[in-house]
Parts: sequence; C-alpha cells; structure tokens
Amino acid sequence: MKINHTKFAILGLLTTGCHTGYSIKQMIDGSLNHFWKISYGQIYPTLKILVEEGLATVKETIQEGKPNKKEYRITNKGMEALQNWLRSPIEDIPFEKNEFILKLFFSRHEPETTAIVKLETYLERLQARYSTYSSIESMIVTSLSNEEDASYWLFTLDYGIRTTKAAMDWCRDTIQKLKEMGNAK
Amino acid sequence: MKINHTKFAILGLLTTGCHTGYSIKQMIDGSLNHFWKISYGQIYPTLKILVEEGLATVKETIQEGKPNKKEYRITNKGMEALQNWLRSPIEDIPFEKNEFILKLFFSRHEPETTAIVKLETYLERLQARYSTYSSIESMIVTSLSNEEDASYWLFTLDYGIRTTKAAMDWCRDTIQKLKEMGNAK
DNA sequence: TGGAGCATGTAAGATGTTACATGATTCG
DNA sequence: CGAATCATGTAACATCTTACATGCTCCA
Repeated sequence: MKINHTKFAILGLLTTGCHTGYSIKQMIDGSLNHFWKISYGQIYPTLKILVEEGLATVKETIQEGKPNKKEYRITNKGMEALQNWLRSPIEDIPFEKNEFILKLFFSRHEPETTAIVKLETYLERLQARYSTYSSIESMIVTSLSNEEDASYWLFTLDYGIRTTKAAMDWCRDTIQKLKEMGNAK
Repeated sequence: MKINHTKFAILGLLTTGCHTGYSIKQMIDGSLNHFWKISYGQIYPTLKILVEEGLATVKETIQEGKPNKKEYRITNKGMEALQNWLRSPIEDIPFEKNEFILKLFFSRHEPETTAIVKLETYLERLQARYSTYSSIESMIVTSLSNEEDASYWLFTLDYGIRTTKAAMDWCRDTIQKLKEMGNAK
C-alpha cells in the first residue's frame, strides 16, 4: 500500500503555526524546500480533502484591509493520523533526481572544458544553498530556541548543511581532476 | 521551455553499450539508480518515440534459445540531440524528496526513542548503499579502466559516496544528540 | 500607477509508477 | 518442477507542475 506523504506533510505543517494555504506554502518554500516541495496546485485541493476526511476543520475569516482567508486547524483525528504516519516505517531510502549528475555521467561526449564550466556553475549554486541554510540556522537558533520544534528543525537543517558541504568538496576536487586530465593530453 | 530529461537519459544509455529496453533498465538500476530512475513503463514508450523522431533506429533480432529482442542504435541526429542537451545549462539544483527527513521535521509529536529507532534504520540503509557504491567503484576500476566512460562514471559514483558518507556521519551525531536530550530529562 | 505581498483556486497536461500479460530457456 | 533470467509491452492510476484567473491593500 502506497502512502500519500504530501498529505501528511500538509497535516504536519498545520501543527507548526501555519493555518492558511498561503502560509503553508511559505513555510514549505522557506524550511522544507530542501527535502520536500509542494505547489499550490496540491495544497488547496489537499486541504479540502483533509476537511472532508475529518482531519482538519476550516473557518473563513473576514479580514479588514486584507483578503479573506480560510483558517485550517488540525483535529484530534488528524493528530492521530499524523502520529500514525510518523510511527510507520520509512519505505525507501530517498534518491536524488539529479539532472546535473546525469549529464556528467555522459560527459565524455562533450569537451572537458564544458564539463568544468558546468561544475563551476553547480558549485556556485551549492554555495548559495549553503549560505541560505546557514542563515536559516542562525535564525532558528536566535529566535526559536524555546520553541518545541526547534531541535528537530535544526537536525533536518544540519542534514542539508552537511550533505551540501560534501557535494561542494566533491565539486572542487572533481574540477581539479578534470583540469589535470586536460593538462595530461 | 521544459525539457524531458528522461528521454535524454535513455538516449545517453544507448551510447554505453545498451541496446535493448531490458539492458537499459539493468544499467539504470545498477549505475544510474542513485540519481535517476526509469521504469519499463517509461523505457519502452520512450524508445518508440526516439525512433519516430529519428534519434534512434530499431532492428528486431531473432535469437536462438532466447526471446527475440529489439536492438536500438543511436543515429547521428540522436548524437547531435544528446550533445545539445549536454551543452544546455542545468535548470535547477536538485532537491531530494526525502520521506525520512520530512518525518524527522515533525518528530516532536513522537517519543525520542521512536525517532532514534528510525535514525538507526536509516543509518543501516545508508551503510548498505555505501557498500554497494564501493563495490561498483572497485568493479569499474578493475574491469573498465580502459573504457572511455570510466572516469566520468567514477566521478558520479564519488558524488554518491561522499554525500552518503556525510549523511551517515550526520545520522550518528544526531542519534547521539537525541540520546543526550533523553538523558537530560 | 505599478509592483509586491496577501490570498484562493482550477484545468490541462506532463510525468511517473504499478500491476498485469506473455513466454522462452537454463539451472539447481 | 520451480525459480531466475531474458525480453517486451500496456492500461490505469497516482502524482505533480504550470499556466491561468481573480482581487484586495500598501507603499514608493
């Protein structure tokens, strides 16, 4: 039996102070983005399903000066479903769908210099990601240290930081190796 | 404009000595699996499309003692298309859809011990992956050292090895931290 | 006045997985 | 005799992305 994890991701986000589709999306883009992505095209329909299944409730709130919003809250049944999902064993070890590595795999069909340029671009983007992670980390440490979620959020962030760092080191070493290959010819 | 990378992955595999849908699948599962997956449900229809577009040719081969097979070969046009794709800049830096990390993110809703068990399971699987990579690596080094593809294949493998190793280290440290959190209570 | 941020939603299409169907040979 | 390996394929389904549509307020 296959489980729809996205549904539970949204359910979980409801426990972190996000109560609208819009704020859920922001949270995903800001904190979950390195290991889970969800688009509006999934968020709003899923929120509807959650209510239908009794895992969440909605209340339309009229705001002055701002558009109306629908506030979603997790129910007891929803909380149970979330814990159930947390308890269930993980299916597969994740794999990364990596366009860049795929291209590198076939790179003997292109000149070394082209591969080097691609590696340099990749390294730059990894560095950008690394700084983003670092700034999120210091933000959590300073402003959320008493928050219950904080330690687990830092663990997941640390995972991102360490794997990104490993990838950056690999990039630098591979660039070096490719340059040596070029010189040897 | 969005590019269908899977199509090019199959096209690229045609240049590595794979000529049937079956052998392409084996190559994917053996060597590409850590950064790209393709199922038969995609391979066979894509191979058909490749022929329709003139990027590959088919020839049905009658084998004695074995079922017939269709042998696909890349055409000049296909080779050009492959190089074109290789040259094109990478769109996005990849992200890992990681069910395990997603669960950890919400783990304050479960007891620490449960999280520790999950981390231990995850570590075991990472170790298994690590040994798989290492054995593929030594296989390539010993039996393919003269093959043109070898160095690029080793680069991609090294990427897998390093990021997996970083994840393993993170696992061990996080288990430790969680145990300390448990003791502190 | 125009853009950014807040806010919700849908429809079409792309992409990918799973289960199923078929059938030969080889090896233990 | 049964399992594994070789070999090809499809239909249904699940999942996800993209583009589009709407409209308010605040600020420069």
